[in-house]
Amino acid sequence: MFILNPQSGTPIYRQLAEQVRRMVASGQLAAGAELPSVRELALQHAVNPMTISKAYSLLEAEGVLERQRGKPMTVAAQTRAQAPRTHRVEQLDDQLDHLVLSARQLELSQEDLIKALRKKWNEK
Amino acid sequence: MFILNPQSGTPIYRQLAEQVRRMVASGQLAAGAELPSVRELALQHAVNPMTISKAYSLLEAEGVLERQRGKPMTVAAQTRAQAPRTHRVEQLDDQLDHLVLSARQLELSQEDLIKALRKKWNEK
DNA sequence: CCATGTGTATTGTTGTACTAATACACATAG
DNA sequence: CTATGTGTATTAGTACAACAATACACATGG
Repeated sequence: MFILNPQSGTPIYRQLAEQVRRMVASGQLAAGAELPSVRELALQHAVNPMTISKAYSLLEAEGVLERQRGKPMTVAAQTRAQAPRTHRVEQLDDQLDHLVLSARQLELSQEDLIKALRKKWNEK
Repeated sequence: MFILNPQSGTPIYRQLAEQVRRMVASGQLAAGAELPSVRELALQHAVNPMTISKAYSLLEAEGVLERQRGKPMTVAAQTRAQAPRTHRVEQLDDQLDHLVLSARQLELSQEDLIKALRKKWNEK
């Protein structure tokens, strides 16, 4: 359900939080939906349960998830079915900033970059 | 000369190494060119000198830079003027992977993504 | 020679990410 | 009630990133 890479340098709990945030914004996780249990995810990804819990706590503080003692975490009730395109695109802002800076430092043209992006998109 | 962001989550020494690597690949730093001194960069970016030194050591291990005791670090002698486009594009591979995954999880179309990228490119 | 400029090694401290093992509070199906 | 399922708190330990302060080895211009 999620893709976690311990080697990527970015903390696991933040990778998970990011992905949940996006799936909620896209409506793939609708209001009231239950998330996989801490222990289940921890097993699947060979990770410590507390690491998953940390991600959930972060999202609860952000208002994305809701917690009820003894029950699974759920997507917050007042969540829209799907956030508007502009709001979703905003979540890519940092990545796009970094990508454009990198491409410029490599002296690639806008079209070089877009061509590479199209290729990557169609690969999978 | 370089852009370092201590808040970004990625280690400072790796941010610096990344950027030097790119500027060498693009030819902005040619073979034999001298890099700013450890202490100078450390002052400019309010960072510990050893953090800069760590980045330089990493690049020396990769063969990008050469070290001579008592003299500034220099770009390795056998460096091409500018690496071929394909080689430069490869350095964006991880970023593109992550970006495509993110956009998909947000249920954005390829064209939504490219439009956002074009906009970001032209902003600066 | 010496002052000043390189990069580097060393030791110690702080903060964060992650693991490990355990125990707790609560919900729910049997 | 009990077993099993939630998420969570606690304590301890490891690893890494970064800082701070100091000292060293070498190059070079005066």
